[in-house]
Order: sequence, then C-alpha cells, then structure tokens
Amino acid sequence: MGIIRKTQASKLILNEFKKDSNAISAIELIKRLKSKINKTTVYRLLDKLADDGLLHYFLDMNGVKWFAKCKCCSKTNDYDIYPHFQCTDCGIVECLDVKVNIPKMPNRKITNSHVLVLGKCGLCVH
Amino acid sequence: MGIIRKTQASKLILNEFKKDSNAISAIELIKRLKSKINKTTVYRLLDKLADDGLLHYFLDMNGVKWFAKCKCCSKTNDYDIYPHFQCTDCGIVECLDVKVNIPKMPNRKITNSHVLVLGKCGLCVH
DNA sequence: ATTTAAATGCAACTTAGTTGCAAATATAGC
DNA sequence: GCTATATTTGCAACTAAGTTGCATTTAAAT
Repeated sequence: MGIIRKTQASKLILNEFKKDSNAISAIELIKRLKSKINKTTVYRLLDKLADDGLLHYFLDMNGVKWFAKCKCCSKTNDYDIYPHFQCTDCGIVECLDVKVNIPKMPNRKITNSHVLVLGKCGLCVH
Repeated sequence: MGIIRKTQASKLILNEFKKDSNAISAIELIKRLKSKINKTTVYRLLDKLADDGLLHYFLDMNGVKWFAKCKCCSKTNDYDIYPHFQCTDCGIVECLDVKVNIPKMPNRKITNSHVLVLGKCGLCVH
C-alpha cells in the first residue's frame, strides 16, 4: 500500500503492462528488464503495484508468479475472481473475460478467488 | 505412471490420506513422516499417486503443493475441476463439494481447471 | 538548494522441490 | 522358500524463485 513514485523502474514496468494485455510472469519481466532493473526491485515493485490495486497476481501450475492489469478481470459485488487460462504446451497465460460463478459458502468469509483453466491454446491446439 | 508397490512408504502415505479428508501439503506430509520416510521419497510417491489418479494436486497462494484424495472433487463430463478453499489466516485447505461452471472456450482444448477460493474459514472468521 | 522518506542495487540467504547414483527391497518365476 | 530383476529408497548435492539486510541513490516536498 502507499504512494508509488514515478521512478525510472516503475515507469519501465508499467510500460511493459501497457504493451501486453495478457499476464506476464515475474521471471519473464526480470528477463526483459535485466539490463535496466535489478530483480529485487522488480519483485518489490510488482508487489507494491499489486498492493495498490494497479495489478493483480496469481500463481500458475508451476508455482510461478504472474501479474496482469486488473481491467480484464471480472469484479463482482462481493469479491474479485481472477480467471486465467494457461496453455500446458507453450505456457502462455491469458486473462479470461468470462463470468465464473463461485457458490456462496455459509460460515466462511470469502475475500477472493482464483480460477486457472488449463489446456491447449489456440495456437498449440492444432 | 504405473503400478505402485505396496511398500512401507506408500502404505504410510496413503494412510495419512485415509485419516484426513482435506488436502495435505507436501511440506506437512514430510514433517509428519520425517522419522520414517525421506523427503525425496515423499515427493516421488505423491507425484506417482497423482499420476495414477489416486490423488490430485494443486498449488496454493504461497506456491506450496497440496495433495488430496479425488472423491471430494466434482467430475464433469468434459474435464475435472478442483475447487478448494484456503483460509488466509490459518492456511488450512479444504476440498469443496460445490459445482463451479467454467464456460466453454472456442478455439481451445481445455483439460482441467483449478479453483482456489480464499477467505477466512469457519474457525478464523470469528 | 536542502532535506528526508522512499526506492534501488547488491550479495547473501531461504526454501520448496529435483537429480544422480548407489544401496535396499518388493514381487515374479522357479 | 530362493533367486533374479526391476522398482523403490536414502542421501547429498543441486536448482531456482523469491526474500532480506543494509548501504547508497533518488524523487519530490519545503
């Protein structure tokens, strides 16, 4: 939480998410910006951007952290659901613009949900 | 994939899942069986049991691998959906016996889906 | 221009999970 | 039951994503 300064590093990272409407893994981002930003800084900025609500994040089936802009995710009345698709062949992750209904659960206070759909993407399916 | 021998180790692990209908993390299982089985063996057996369809697994929001027996998970016509609940306070993971509908997606071949619902469990909510 | 809180880089660390290999063990065939 | 053999196991070393502590740098408020 908190103010983000317009530093060299934060501008570079936000620019990557402007170029890419899909999710980007932390690893990929570190690779892309290797010559310009230290990996610790990348991780810290991503966390901060997620805290501030500019990005959201989730873990894929390999335990790798992915980040994406929030606009593509459904915002329900009660809590956020983050539906994503990951290709088991090429590993690409796409934000899904679909409605997924999570049933209410009495006795629990649900804050958010993550939906990861696995399969072959449009390119790998052929 | 393949036949599982009835070894000391495999019996011990399957016994843990008989006692516990919820999901168990690999880490927790290693801790429980530390004096009896080597952690490499635990990981290998869990993977094999998942390959053989006796268990399924998924990653929680901390990137930790959890395993559970398959009976509590819905089996749809097309593919498996694994809905789980994790408490953000105490970390417990429960298999959910709910129907979650994942919309069809043209152009893709979906094989399975993972749904992780986050919030406070019945004990931590108070 | 000066001050100060926030951001950064670096090196060392943490930890879940994996790999290679030699030793142990379950099971099939006799 | 005994032997052969493929599977399983333990161990130590490794991998890699992500974190921490701290000294230095930088954005921006005054």
